[in-house]
Amino acid sequence: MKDKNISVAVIRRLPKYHRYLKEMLDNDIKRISSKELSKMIGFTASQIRQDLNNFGGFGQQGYGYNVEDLYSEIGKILGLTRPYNVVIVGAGNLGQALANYSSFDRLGFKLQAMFDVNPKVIGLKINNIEVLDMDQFEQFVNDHNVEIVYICTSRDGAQEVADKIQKTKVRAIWNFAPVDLKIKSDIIVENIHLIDNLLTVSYFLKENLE
Amino acid sequence: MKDKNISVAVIRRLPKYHRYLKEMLDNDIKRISSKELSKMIGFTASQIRQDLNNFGGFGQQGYGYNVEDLYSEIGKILGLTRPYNVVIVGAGNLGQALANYSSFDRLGFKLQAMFDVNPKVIGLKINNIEVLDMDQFEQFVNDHNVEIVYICTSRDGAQEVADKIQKTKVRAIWNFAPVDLKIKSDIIVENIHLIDNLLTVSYFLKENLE
DNA sequence: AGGGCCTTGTTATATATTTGACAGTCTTTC
DNA sequence: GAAAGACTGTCAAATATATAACAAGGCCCT
Repeated sequence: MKDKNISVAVIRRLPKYHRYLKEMLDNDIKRISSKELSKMIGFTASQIRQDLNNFGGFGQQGYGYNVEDLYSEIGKILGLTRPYNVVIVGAGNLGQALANYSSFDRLGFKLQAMFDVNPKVIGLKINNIEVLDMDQFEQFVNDHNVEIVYICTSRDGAQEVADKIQKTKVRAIWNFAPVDLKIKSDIIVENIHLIDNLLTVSYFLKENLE
Repeated sequence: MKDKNISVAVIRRLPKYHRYLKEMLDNDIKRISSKELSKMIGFTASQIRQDLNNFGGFGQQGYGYNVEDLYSEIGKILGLTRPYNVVIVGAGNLGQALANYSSFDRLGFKLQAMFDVNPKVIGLKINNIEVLDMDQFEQFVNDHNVEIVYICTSRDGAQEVADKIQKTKVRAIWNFAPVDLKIKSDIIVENIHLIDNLLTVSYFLKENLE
């Protein structure tokens, strides 16, 4: 808890900085000013400086920011200094899609297993990761120090999974089911509510046509 | 453009209201007060009343809101009064997952086709929807009045798709590729940046452990 | 090595968003 | 049908977030 009061709005911009800095790094760009970055990323230069300054003075007057250093610093802030063991619950299309994303692995999110209740998929190997029976879930995640669970089940199965998770040492849930999980403990929950997002598209579409 | 200045923050809460109201409707709950809704949905009662009041006085003093009416009104606001034709570009796991979500269809997002460049998947049928060659894309979306495209390609393919889209009558993009598309026209772009979201999880995880 | 130019860090200002308060009105009950 | 209670709609206040402004310090060129 070293950081004082960083607002969530700032936090949600950090991954975007991280992404753009990675791209610059790949393109051999060594330095960047808040003004230049502003043009690329679409935030104001002022906001960029203020965002970054929440975490320390990473820049240098008259020069700007060193891309490599800044990338590394933001990585540290985002917790990318060590790997995290993860599992996926729900081995349907979405679960399989996530299992195949190599970028998650590259960032340190290490998939240890997948789980399902459907006998038809239990035993399958997706991208070299085995689909296990949900019965083994609690034992497995505790034994393998799993810290994050991606919930890719149907709406109805999700709360049940959340209940199981609360009996384990798991610390965070990445939830793709269209439901707000009821969690008592201080487990971190991050939702991807696809439908909610799609409905904002139709809202803007409607507005645009009027 | 009848609505004055509704903030995006409000818009992004509407789908959540919609979701909760649907649930109440399914459970035969006829009326709801902002106070009760507040308890369920987690916004303050004051915020709920103010949000809803942006669009008109849907409630009644001393009574609250009629669930069915409010559900319907929010549906209208969100543009759910008519179907939208959509296509998916990228028939990998993620594209297939989206093709299989019946809830999108139920809300009126009608999948007309999928597209890919990979000969191995072209010709397949996913949930009764054919995967077409990307060569046919522009012709198809114009002929079938497609308004929304879900981009489920890799990072590198996405901009190319966006460029093609800009030559058509398509009005909105739902982008799952980890890149910010460069769009000149006034096409609506809504991003699902999974990696960005996952990185906030690791941030909060790190914070929680310190 | 010195001066002009850049660019940051930071403070001040403006804007946006959320919360609180309450008058007015409809419901419900007796 | 009258009085008590329950809510909304709305205005005001508080908080949060974003933008602008600028002094101070390092860079870069001559």
